[in-house]
Amino acid sequence: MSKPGQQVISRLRQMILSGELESGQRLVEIPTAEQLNVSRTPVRIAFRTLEQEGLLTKLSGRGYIVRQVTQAEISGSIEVRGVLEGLAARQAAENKLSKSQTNELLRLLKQGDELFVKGSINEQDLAIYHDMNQRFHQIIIEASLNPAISEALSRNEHLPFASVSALAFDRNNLAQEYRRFNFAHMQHHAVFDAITHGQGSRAEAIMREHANATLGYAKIFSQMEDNGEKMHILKNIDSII
Amino acid sequence: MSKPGQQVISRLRQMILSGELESGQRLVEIPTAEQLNVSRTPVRIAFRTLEQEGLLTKLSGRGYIVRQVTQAEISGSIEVRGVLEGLAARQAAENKLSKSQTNELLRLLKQGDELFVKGSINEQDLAIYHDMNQRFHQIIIEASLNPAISEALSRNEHLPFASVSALAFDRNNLAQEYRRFNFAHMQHHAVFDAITHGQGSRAEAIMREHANATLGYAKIFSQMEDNGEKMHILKNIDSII
DNA sequence: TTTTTATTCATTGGATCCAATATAAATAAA
DNA sequence: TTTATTTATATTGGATCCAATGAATAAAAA
Repeated sequence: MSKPGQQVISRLRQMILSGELESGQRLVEIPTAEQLNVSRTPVRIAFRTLEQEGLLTKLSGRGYIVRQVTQAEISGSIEVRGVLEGLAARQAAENKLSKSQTNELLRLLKQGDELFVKGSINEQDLAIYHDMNQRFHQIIIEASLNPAISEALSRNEHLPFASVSALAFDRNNLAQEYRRFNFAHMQHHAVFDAITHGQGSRAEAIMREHANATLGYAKIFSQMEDNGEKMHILKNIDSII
Repeated sequence: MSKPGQQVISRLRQMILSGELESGQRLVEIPTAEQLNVSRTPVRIAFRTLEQEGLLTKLSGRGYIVRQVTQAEISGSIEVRGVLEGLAARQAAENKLSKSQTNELLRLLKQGDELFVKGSINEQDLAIYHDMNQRFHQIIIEASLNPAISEALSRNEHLPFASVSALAFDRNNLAQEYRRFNFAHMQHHAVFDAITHGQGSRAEAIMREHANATLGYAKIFSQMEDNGEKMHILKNIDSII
């Protein structure tokens, strides 16, 4: 069993990421502690940790609120992810992949092929592809052998993925979603090809392009961008890309 | 007066960055609290904060140690900084600089010109240039209007700068140091030029090149690279670039 | 009515005690 | 002698009390 202190942190984190706690909702130590049946101490530490992770915002003297982000912040965060994952792809190409990394990436690509070969996509496929996508990116970051990349990403690890998903995934237009995600999958193929051929610059360019493709989706709800409305960090983490 | 809790954090941070605490030195809550004349509570919070900043490493059950980094980690960190500052330069060019930002950058460049016009450099000049350099980069990051960049950098903000300095600055070869820093200054001019002409890609490329120039310096002490010796995060923050 | 100044109240920050845990040491068994 | 097991010790984690702070409110002055 893991430590209770860590449990408070991950429990609160999950409550934020799942949308159980609304964006902008106020969090105060004592009520939160009572709700979680712990004392203030672990809650205090959790609040500070989550603030550093960028999930909470401190209101001096009046507790914390679940972080609100603007459309501009989401876009900025996506661009940051783009350059960092681009660097990861470059360095993965320079280092060469390990045997097991190559095999797992090949397996993921093949799985994706099978998913897209039918010419349509449903929500269940999407859930599967979501996990595969996460793993694909994770392997490349690991293959960079550069821990500073994941350290830099850790600050707003969830932000780009999830918020985009909440914005961009249109359950009423699965045909269009199919084309989007199929294209993303083709980019995965291209990234893998570049990496295995040791083409660092090409791998970087494709990966960056791939990440930035999300930018367009993030701007779909243009009224949000126009009026600067703030929104939840990331409900419904079912994003792709 | 700022809060005492923050004081403990910044005091410890400064002790680490200044080298007062050796790399690998063990830190335990109670002795540290006694030394700083506070209770364990603020020290506990400070340790966790500094761990997340990447300055301390946790030894489960036996306190913390001042983080040790390898040559490879420093190089990786420099590359991360490179892509992030490159992105900042690109976005600064796309957004255009504010009047005051333009003026301050121009002033910094002119100051630098005066420093380098004499054809030689001493340690005092270097201290001055260090501050100017920090400010130059800071303005460009601000001008990107992308808070995710500084968030991503915050994790290992100090790492590349300082560790490079400890490695690379050769007080016995000031002529060579002059050429290096003069070249870096010329790159500042080029970055500024690209930004003010709205040339985002060019600004990004130069900035990345500029940051990566540090890589070579970081490898000067090649024996460290060979045997993977671990070293202090960053004594003597007097780095340039 | 507006502005300033007290006052109250909500909330966090610090200190200290006790409990839980993990490492190190010592002992016993193989 | 080596390995396993127990014991002791060092160290962190959690709970709770009290102090300090800052925001909201009420009162007083302009």
